[in-house]
Amino acid sequence: MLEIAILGLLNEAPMHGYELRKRLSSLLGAFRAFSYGSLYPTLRRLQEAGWIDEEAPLDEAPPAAGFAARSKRGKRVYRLTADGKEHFATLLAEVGPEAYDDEGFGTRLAFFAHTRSDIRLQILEGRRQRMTEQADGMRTSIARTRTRMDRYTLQLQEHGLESADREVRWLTELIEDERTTRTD
Amino acid sequence: MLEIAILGLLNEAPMHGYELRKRLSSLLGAFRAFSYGSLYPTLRRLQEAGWIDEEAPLDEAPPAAGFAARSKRGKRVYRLTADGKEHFATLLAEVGPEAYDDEGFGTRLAFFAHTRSDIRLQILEGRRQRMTEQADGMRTSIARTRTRMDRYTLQLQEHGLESADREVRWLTELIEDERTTRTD
DNA sequence: GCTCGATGTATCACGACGATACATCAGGAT
DNA sequence: ATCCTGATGTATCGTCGTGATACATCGAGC
Repeated sequence: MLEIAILGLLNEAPMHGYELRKRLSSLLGAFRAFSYGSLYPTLRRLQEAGWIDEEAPLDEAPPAAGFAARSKRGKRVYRLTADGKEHFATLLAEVGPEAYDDEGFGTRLAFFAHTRSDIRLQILEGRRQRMTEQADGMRTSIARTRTRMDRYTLQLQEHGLESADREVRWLTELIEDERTTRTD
Repeated sequence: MLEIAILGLLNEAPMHGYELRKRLSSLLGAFRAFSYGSLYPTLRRLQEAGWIDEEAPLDEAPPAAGFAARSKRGKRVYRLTADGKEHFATLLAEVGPEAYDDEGFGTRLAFFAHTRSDIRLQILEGRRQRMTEQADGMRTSIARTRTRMDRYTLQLQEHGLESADREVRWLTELIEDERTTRTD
């Protein structure tokens, strides 16, 4: 969900679309990309919902009479409203499937520093549970159809399985870290 | 692309939507899911394009007078047309970015058994190239912003990087196998 | 002075998703 | 016998994200 990513970035500093896009790419890595085609419509949506608003760019080139409140280059700087901050906190506090499913987990994790430790733990455990089930499903599926598959299909599925297993191991480490540092 | 996946499955045997969906899930594993929301519209589209057509289910329960050519349960069995076979072959022969980008690579690989060896090699190398670039990009990005990141963001990015590196290694193995068995 | 690449906003057609609705059928439980 | 559940089966809807594309300005180097 782009929504949470945008709110999270604006939570740290006001920003305009282009900047958001760049930050997004580097923050989520190749994990998730997000193009302008979804960014601008989403900004519009968030603005209408009242989570963000447009900052009048008084700092550079005070607008001549008759001009809209934009900076020289038509740059539109957005910032989080009070409602937006609250909404962001609500989103980060969710622990259901929406927080550990593929779409939501990455962005949640990217803003874990703003999430409560017990919530973090629940999300990590939820995801590990999900990935474990997925891996087991793939394992039995492979075992069941192994002989009927050509070597490429098999390779594809085994690579998928190993990726899932790797993620489970990774999550386990994160969970252990979370548990041991929780007493700080 | 669902298109290539459907054509590939129908290339092996005529099938109806529900069956396609199941095969798809097990074939692509968690790599790619595909829901009914895209499956049925795509079947419609492929039928209109002439790549597939509907098989009259004469085998079970001969339709009473006045009934449409469907089996008892309204089951619609699709099969590949001659045009469809040709189109499928064309798709499998593609070696550009559409064949090794995230969306296309998985389905291409799933039907590699029907693809020519030299094409396979080009696709695998294209993907390795792509993944190598992506991994390098992430590596420099991490190195550049390492100090500014909190530990969760760092974990997320390093996990992404390791996944990319793992895929590169996997692809390298596949490529070597392809090269050594090519002389068969 | 010119061109080129980065910055910046924006829209469009398209593909896919998740939820949902509806119907039939086989099986076991009561 | 009947009920209920879960698998089979087709289908649509609103929502979201993508990739391509258009357009405009800015700064730096030639």
